[in-house]
Amino acid sequence: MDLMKEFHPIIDDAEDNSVVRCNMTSCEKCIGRSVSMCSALKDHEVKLLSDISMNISKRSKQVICAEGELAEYLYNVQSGCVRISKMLSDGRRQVIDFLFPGDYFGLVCNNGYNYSAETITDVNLCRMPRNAILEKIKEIPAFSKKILDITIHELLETQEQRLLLGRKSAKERLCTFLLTINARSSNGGHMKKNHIFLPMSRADIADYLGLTIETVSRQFTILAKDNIISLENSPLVRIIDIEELQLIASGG
Amino acid sequence: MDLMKEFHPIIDDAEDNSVVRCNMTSCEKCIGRSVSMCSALKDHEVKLLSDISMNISKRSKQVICAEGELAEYLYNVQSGCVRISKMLSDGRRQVIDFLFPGDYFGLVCNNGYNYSAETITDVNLCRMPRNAILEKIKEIPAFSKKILDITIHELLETQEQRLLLGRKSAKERLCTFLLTINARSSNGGHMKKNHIFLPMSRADIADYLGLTIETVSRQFTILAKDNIISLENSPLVRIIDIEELQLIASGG
DNA sequence: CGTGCATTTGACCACCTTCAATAAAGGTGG
DNA sequence: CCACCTTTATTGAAGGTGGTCAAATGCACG
Repeated sequence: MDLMKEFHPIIDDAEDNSVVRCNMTSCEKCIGRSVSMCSALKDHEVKLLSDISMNISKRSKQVICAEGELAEYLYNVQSGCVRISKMLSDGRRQVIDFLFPGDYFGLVCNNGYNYSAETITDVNLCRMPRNAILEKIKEIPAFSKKILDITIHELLETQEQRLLLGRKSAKERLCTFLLTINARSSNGGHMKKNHIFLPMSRADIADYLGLTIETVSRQFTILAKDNIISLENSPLVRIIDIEELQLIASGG
Repeated sequence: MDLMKEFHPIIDDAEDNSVVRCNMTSCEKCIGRSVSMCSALKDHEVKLLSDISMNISKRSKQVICAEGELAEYLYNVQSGCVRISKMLSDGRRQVIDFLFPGDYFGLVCNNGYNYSAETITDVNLCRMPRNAILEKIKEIPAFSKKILDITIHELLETQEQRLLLGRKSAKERLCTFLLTINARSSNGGHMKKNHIFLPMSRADIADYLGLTIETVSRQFTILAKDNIISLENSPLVRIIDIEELQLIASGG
């Protein structure tokens, strides 16, 4: 797990979890993000929001919030990787998404959270009270529009995923997954080109793609044997033939 | 197809499609709906909206809007059943949803419509210009909140569907489908209890559930043989044992 | 009554799952 | 630092679910 630390060296070793009040400095870093909802706010409004927001640090494999729990907070991932999942009553799990820096969660829920969120790596989060956000929606139309845009974007992605689960083969699913992660997790820019950092387990990927661990593993092996990817340095995957990957992903 | 007419006797036989300006009377009927976005509007605002909205009637099996097409309008289904679907590049189709009275479509899209909408039965629609709606979002916060609620609801349903496609067996999928339609399509109240009206084809259901026509048909037969449902009068399905149906749907 | 389309049913096969064994990686304590 | 144990990943063999292909049946409509 050396690579884990290498790519997520954010958290002070002194303590497992920390909660500190946000300051404008941390928010200003955050504002830079293109899809950030804060971009719809004036400086003094950001100040108001930052005053009631917290910077949260969590170690890997910890629960951030649980399905059904009263939804008090909205979160923004600042560093690391978070897993969002739902459970069927019989214990089967569906991983809804893997979140990377810039992604939100906790916005879309009916009273309680409708999914659980757990850290996969060490993670830094911005935690905002949902009440305050919902107030802002009523007050600031531009902010409201931004929230709607984020939700719409999430909806479009979920629809794509539905198509994947409904119609694609195991191989197509894995290729699509690799391309998606490649596009989304640039990991703050310090990833070598064509290298994908996969901090999640095979079980996580399987539950995301609607497959079993074994099938995922086999498909990885096949892709490596066909010289489309390389699995040499473990949590990293190197894409050798991205055109082929795209071809398979789109059903060719 | 007599039953089709019986349950959707709305359209004047004189013409295939009609387009007439909305009036307050038709809007007032519409306002009654609990999730209607118009409920967030004042009377005079509804008047403004109704002035630029149209009541559209379409016969069955007609295209309302096509994937990719410039998204000019937002629609509300007033009667009948509409199918929303997407295409994969290789021709595979994913049915996103079946819409019933009170449901919206055309709201969530990035520039062009991101799905096609076709009529399954004869249909009455309320057609509103998207521009005007997006203006209202900026002007009226309560309206904006309503639109967000509708989008969030759509997202939650899509996530449920993902779980279904990713983790459920053919039998579980069909049972879930029957229960969902049973809950949603009360068909204006003139359906006998425990009777589901299924105007869509087996192909539609298959593409909705991520299965083949044959598998859907087989599962229908099995459920009928097990005395869980009855298929005696064709587009209608009678639920005999709803507890069993729920048990199977939830993975028992 | 015949035509065309949707649905049902059957036979066979492929893909993915399940079950099981092995290998590799990580964590802990001496 | 290494031995031991636990967890995760890989690989193999067998089995089942659902897909594919094909034929038959049913149903609406001319």
